[in-house]
Amino acid sequence: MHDHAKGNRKGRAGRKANDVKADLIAVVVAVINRDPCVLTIGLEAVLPSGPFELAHRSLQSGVRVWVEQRTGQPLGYIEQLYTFADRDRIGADERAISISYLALTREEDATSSTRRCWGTWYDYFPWEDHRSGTPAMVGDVLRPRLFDWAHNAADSATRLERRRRAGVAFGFDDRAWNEELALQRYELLYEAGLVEEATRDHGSTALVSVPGRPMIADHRRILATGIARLRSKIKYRPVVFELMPPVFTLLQLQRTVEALAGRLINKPNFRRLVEQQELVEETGETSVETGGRPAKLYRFRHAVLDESIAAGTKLPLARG
Amino acid sequence: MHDHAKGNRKGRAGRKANDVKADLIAVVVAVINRDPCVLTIGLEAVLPSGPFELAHRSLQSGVRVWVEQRTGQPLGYIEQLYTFADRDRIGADERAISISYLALTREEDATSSTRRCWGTWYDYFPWEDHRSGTPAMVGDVLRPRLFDWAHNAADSATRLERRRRAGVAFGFDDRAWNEELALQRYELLYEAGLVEEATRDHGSTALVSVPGRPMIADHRRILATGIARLRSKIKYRPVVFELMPPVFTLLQLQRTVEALAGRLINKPNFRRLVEQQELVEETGETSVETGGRPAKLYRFRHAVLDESIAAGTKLPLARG
DNA sequence: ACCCCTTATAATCACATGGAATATAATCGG
DNA sequence: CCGATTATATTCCATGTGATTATAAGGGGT
Repeated sequence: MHDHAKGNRKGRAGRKANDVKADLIAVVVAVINRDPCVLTIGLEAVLPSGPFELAHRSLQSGVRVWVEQRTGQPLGYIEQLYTFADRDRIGADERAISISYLALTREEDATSSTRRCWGTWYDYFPWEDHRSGTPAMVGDVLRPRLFDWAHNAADSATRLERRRRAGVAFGFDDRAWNEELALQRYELLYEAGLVEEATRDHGSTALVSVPGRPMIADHRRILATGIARLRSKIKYRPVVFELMPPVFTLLQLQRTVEALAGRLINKPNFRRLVEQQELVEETGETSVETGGRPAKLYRFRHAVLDESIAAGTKLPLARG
Repeated sequence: MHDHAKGNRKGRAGRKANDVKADLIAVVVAVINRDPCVLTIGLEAVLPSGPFELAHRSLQSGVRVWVEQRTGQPLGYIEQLYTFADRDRIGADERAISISYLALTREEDATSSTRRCWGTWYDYFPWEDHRSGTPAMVGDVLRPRLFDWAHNAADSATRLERRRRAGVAFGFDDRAWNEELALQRYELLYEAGLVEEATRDHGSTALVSVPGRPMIADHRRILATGIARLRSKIKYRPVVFELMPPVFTLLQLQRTVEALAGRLINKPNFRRLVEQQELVEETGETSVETGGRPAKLYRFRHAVLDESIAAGTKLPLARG
């Protein structure tokens, strides 16, 4: 019965011509000192990755193996991001597929390791951090460069469309900033030739790139995919707690969410939402390390993992 | 520079041992006569699929090629669902990866074809259609069978947990029905050994299966993934219009959404939401084929595809 | 001891959202 | 001309959520 399943109808036995190499690649996230950090290896900006092998029980376990082996970082929560055929190898006789994953951990969980390197993801995407208001570079650099790009379009139709896309993505023209559009923003900058990867891939238009550290190959795009997914997911699933220590104050929890979202949250509303959803329970202890009045310590109610599959764990992200 | 990218460190050149076969598999959806239908080939319940080949420009174009070649159905909207390593081939020296896609079309777009076969997806998931109230089988069959399964757990902890998971997924114990949990429901039934695929895969517990047509291999699980994704997506992206004819009445639009969601929507609220989001515009014409007062005809405002990336196109799904 | 600064916790207001019910309009068939 | 049927418009009300203000509890300096 299984023999028909997904079989290649024209001669499947022994046919290897179309077989591909499958790479696993991970966006490993932790929040360190109020900064959202991503795990890279070596000195260059390289995400941990490795080939999917026969020995791996599953794709997920393959990701765990590679990341732990190369960085000493054990992974907790893992979720698949996206699968794509590598652009830069198209045309060759060998073909590769990359299967990307998002992983959430805490820095302290790591064993001693050599090549591990945590860096805030706002080094790669400086325009994404709006916790202290809209970064100056958005108005000073991105806006004029993107409007130039729109203006230089061939016909007026694409001029208008580029202008609108830029406005939606970056909140120009009195539009609201939407933190979930991290991927669209990066892809727009790539399309406009304003990031190093674009000029590197095509070689053609050698414009001066916009601020923001590039990564190897298409890793920055994969990272943007992970950021966008995480920013979307924290609004309806209690995944933040994967990034928290076992015990924490509500403000620490809020700062973590703010680090990921890149924007500030209204404090009373945040508390109300967390409490009324019964996401946490008091430990009974308090923490004096906060500076002012001692803060109650909380722990995550793991029971909600069963319940909230249905519920929808929303988080109130401020508008202005 | 590209040479380092995602390279297998231990000898990548010419190493083919870990190469895999990559299959593309599609969940092609259309709504026909108020029924949500999925495209299958042949007489058996088989989703269209084919191997990813060197000739394909991208994964997406590979999906288009295979579906069109095997069913004559041109695809409009396409979106990646999930990638997984086939369970049933693990252990063999050959390994396969399946990359699944969700596609939305209209039946009329098809050219004449032989093996094409549209069937309502509620044939495969009869417990998912709540448009005429909760199906009798949920209370009469699923509930007792699932509670039996929970009761037969080894320890009391898993007994409780199984019971709660069943309650959340199917809305037992005064919980609300959540149409988006289609995948969880199928996986729960699989785990409980209540669908044919479970007994087929393991051979062990030969329980009498629950109503609902099985599919080949894990195709029913892929279909459930597609249904869940679509039911979730129609709430915040205007993808319904991919399934509509160029011109339609608001009630036709509502019936389409209801078919997908498997539940009824409050009519005035639906109209209000669609109109205030400016998703559609009047054509000026009316349709008399509706029986009563002539209905205004509308067409989709394609401009919102640029705008609503940010907006969030919600749809009001009734609670009771 | 007192004041002030800081942070935590609580209570309240105002508005938008969205579910539900009701009222009115237009066509068809007897 | 009447009633059945469907479309369209209006209103009501509970809830959710953003925002503001008030109160509590600690530390540190004078």
